[in-house]
Amino acid sequence: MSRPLRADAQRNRARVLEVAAETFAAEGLSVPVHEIARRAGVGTGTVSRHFPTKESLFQAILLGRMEELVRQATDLAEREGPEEAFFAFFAAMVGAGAANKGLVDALAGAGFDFQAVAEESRYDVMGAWQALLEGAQRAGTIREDADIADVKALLTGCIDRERHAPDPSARARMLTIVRHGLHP
Amino acid sequence: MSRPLRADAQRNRARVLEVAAETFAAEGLSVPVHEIARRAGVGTGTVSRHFPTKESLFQAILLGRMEELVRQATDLAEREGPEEAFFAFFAAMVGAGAANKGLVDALAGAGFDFQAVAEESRYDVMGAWQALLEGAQRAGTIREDADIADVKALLTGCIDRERHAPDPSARARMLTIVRHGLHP
DNA sequence: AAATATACGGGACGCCCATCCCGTTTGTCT
DNA sequence: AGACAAACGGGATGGGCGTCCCGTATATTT
Repeated sequence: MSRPLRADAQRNRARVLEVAAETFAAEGLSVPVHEIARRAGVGTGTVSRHFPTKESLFQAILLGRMEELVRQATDLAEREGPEEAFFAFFAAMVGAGAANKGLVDALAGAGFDFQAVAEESRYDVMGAWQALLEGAQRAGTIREDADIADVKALLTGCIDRERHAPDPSARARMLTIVRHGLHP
Repeated sequence: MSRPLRADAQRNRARVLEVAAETFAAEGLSVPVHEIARRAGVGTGTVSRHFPTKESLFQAILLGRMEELVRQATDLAEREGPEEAFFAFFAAMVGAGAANKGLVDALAGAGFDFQAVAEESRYDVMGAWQALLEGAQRAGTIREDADIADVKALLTGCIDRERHAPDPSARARMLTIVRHGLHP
């Protein structure tokens, strides 16, 4: 509606977004906004003008990741069989979670309502999950009564495993356990 | 070493402990200490004299629960077969977690170091877990390569499931999934 | 090059919380 | 009953954080 952002404003916005994504991923959502500003080399006012609240900053970051995730999920659904697609996406989410503390905080509800962001986004992450799950269920590789919340809980567990007790072999083992557990 | 607490001091200490346990269980660790004091009908100074820091208050609460948990675990190990003992204790922990938000906060690392409390306590919760797990593994009902951290991660998942998406049938289903997943 | 809107920086404000302190009250012991 | 120590209450203190504001600087437009 209004005219485009001034060139320096665009640069700063992008830089803040990038630094914030890295920082939240590495250290979680508890990092102060002042610190984000400092690391990005801008004033706190600049951050809060582009993103009025800390939550809006985090939402903007998530939105960028959503597209990628949904694309990955639909790609998998087309290319692989229903079983592999589901578990490949599950594994990808575990990897993303292990590398992204901010995402874990959000999933754990420690601060922000991930669910709400996911729902009001134009990228339907939950829908993509649902499709993968239902595909695998129709193919008979996942028990009929399991639902998305069950899957999310198992995902939370896998990510928790990696965060609290790092162990090179843990991820594969947990994925195996989950796979067996979900089998009909 | 020093003389016993004065009668009113004993009463207040017990009352604070009781109110804090209820409150943390219902609302999590983020409840302010002032609020605990208010609900217990004492001044904030009284709380902080008995428990110099918020963490020490929570530790004192946990210590009371430890004994009960360890007793339950060893009882199960003696009375039931190895398989039932392990999964019964697992189910009991899920129930405890679902009813106790403070415990979940602690497990999630959101605030306090549960691990440290558990270790320096004279009640060896982790040891009890370990014994149940190893018993079930020797009996051939749980895969050999699973370790305590894996179990804790699955537990976290189950508790998360109940907290974020209440559903009467969810607990039994999640327990089934876990049981299948851990089977050799 | 001058004029104007736009954006910047970072300090100020307000809120919340754990912890500490001290004047007052209350239990305990003689 | 009286005196002393022990405990109480709750306000004060200090620190952290998100958000807002405004004087200054800079990009854009004419």
